Amino acid sequence: MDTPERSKVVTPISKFEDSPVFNFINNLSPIQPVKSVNAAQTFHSLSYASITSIFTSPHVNPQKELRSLLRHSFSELPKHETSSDIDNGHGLCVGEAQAIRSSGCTVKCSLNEANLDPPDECPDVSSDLAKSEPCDGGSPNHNITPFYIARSDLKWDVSLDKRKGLFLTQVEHQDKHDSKPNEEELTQCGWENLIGDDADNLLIFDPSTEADAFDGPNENSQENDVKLCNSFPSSLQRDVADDVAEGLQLNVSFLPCPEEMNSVPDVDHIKEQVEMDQTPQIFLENFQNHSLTSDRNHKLDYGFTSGISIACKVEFQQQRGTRRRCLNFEVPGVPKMSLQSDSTSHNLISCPSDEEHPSVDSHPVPLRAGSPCMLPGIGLHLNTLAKTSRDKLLTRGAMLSGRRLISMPSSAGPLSPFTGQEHQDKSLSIQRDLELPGNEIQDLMIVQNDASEVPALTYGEDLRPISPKKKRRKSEIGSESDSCKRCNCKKSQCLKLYCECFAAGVFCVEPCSCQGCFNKPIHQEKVLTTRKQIESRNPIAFAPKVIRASESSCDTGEDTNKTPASARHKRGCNCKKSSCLKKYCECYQGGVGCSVSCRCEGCKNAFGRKDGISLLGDEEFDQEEEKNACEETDKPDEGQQNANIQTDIPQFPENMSQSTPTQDFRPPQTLAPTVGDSSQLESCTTLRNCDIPLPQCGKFGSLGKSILGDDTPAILRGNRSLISGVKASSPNRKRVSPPHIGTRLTPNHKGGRKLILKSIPSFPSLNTDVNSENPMK
DNA sequence: GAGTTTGAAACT
DNA sequence: CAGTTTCAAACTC
Repeated sequence: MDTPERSKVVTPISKFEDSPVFNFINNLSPIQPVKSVNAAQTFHSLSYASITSIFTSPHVNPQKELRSLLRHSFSELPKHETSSDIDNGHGLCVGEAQAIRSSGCTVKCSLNEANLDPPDECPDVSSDLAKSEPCDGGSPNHNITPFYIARSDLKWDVSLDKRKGLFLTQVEHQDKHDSKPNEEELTQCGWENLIGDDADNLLIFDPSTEADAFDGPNENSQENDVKLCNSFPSSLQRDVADDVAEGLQLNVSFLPCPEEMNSVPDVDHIKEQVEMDQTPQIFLENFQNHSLTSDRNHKLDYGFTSGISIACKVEFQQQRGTRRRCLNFEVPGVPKMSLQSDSTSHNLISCPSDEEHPSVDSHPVPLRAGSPCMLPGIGLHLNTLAKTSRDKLLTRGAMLSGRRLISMPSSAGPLSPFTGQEHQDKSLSIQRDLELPGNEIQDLMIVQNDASEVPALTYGEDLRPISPKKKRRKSEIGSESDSCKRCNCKKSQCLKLYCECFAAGVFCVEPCSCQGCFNKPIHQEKVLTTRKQIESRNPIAFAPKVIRASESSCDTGEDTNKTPASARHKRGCNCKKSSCLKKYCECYQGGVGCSVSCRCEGCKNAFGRKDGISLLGDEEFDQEEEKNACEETDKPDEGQQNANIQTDIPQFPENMSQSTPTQDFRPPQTLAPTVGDSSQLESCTTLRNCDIPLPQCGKFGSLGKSILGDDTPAILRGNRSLISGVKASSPNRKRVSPPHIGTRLTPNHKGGRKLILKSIPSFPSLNTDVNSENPMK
């Protein structure tokens, strides 16, 4: 971990030690105050700073990035050092210490060992944790990987537990000072206070995270989304603990539930949790924003509540990454593993006995079609999903699978139990398992952006040395079938828009045959810096190259707005010899027709020519589009294909599910008002259920607004400001801005036609502070 | 697989 | 801002 990050972590601790909260906690038991330990720092750096960076990662897949960071960062931590630090008991709790000591033991192992040998500093936490549901997935191999899983999950547990603990502390504190109010009532109220204020914020982080993470294979993901989205804030203890935690993952058993809440608070445990969890830094940062003035005792409770609330919010942000990471990792190893039938055995960590190297890939989290573990794809390579023909659709489906396939080795990582052919076979098997019918592809597309850029997974991984040519050949071969093509840069260091990966906002990954590549997570800073420079020149440089319009048109319920003509290249092509009939043409490659923005010569673009067709917004164009749309409804097959290909559905969930890194990274304050609206979420998920294109639902007028509103980067809003901004800032003004786009995009126009970028750049906007201190401007 | 073509991106 | 160069993907053989 970088020193800056570590120092960043340490500083708040010292502040925390000076805080009344800390003193209060410290006075509750003789336990040593929170100390920074290498391991603790490291982990916290991972759990906070790294996660933060993960959310700023170009990839929408913070999960795997996080895992990689966890894995590698811990790997970077010398074991002996870790052990000694822990053994010295510098504030690390037993579970953590034992977990580290055991180098990858499962939670059960860790907890049991901790229980057997609890350090003096943490007399209670071990036993307390050991009370948790049995984790019989212990790894006899004590592989390190499970520990990381365990640790990350443990953090989740601990975080919640700590939240509970802090609350209980509050309760006890009140008990001490007040005339012992009804404990149960107080507890309930406390929970309300704890959750209520930030319910929306909590809500924000859950839908795509917890819902996805906990989705069972046979469960309808949308249902889960709705369920969790709507219920989580108000019934965290019930729905999450019961519905979600029920056997899916052991760690969920740590979730606070009313019953537990009503139990006698274990102050030591509370404190231990506070110590154990590195969150106090975060907590304090927020906590310090609350005025803890003279009347400490009085303000303390409030401060606690507020602080906890905010801290929890932050933690949820972290946990979100963690949980989602877990979700993604199931894919490679255990596709469609039946949790229902084997839920009890699915513990926090799965250490299959038949595998020498248990890895996260064997983590038994359910896989479901359309889960965010699917691929990002969108925005990649000229939005190549914008296809119209049936074979294109099939290609798209294959592409999704293919990219998944790409992701698998990556997700497996160096500790993958599968290597070489075995892994490939498994991947292929998984791919086959993931073959989806059309509807599921649609659903899959919805979440693909949420699914994180697969290449992100390659952080720190040793890309197998495959000769560039071989790789390229491989990618060339695969490009037609699964679109797993990657870049082949030689001179650009993959830090220029020449590089498809970089341009697409993803890190280069194994299939790439690039040379001297800097487009890797380990060079993230450089990548972001470069990206920033490029964006400074052209703010939409990383925007999807294909911009499409969405509108509601026919009443058939079919998405009729899938015509290629409804989408346009953001700048237009400049072809001279290819006649826009080859993939040299970005319009053609993007599956969209040429527009007046194009300066092509002899255009014969099969998807539409600029001759007589102006860019979207033009009256005639709209009419023609509607006509085409209606005609398409008469051709169900093609219409459906188009729906699958160019539907707006992916656009909405992409935005709604906060799945883009940018949104992930958005401050909760910003995020809350829009995404936190359960009704919107419900609408979203409902539509996902019914496979009805979002734009056709009237109620999505407002949804669309919200989607394209506060939470949507200006670049995605497709409104006048975007266009004007593009015009003003483009280094190549004559090419960037479609002249008509912004002029007619009124909210009332034909049910809210909107410009929607075909995809969302995977890289976070570089307006976003990499260090997450000022996420969005 | 090597070489060519092409057009976007970058540079001047 | 236009012209030129660089670059890597697409394409051809």
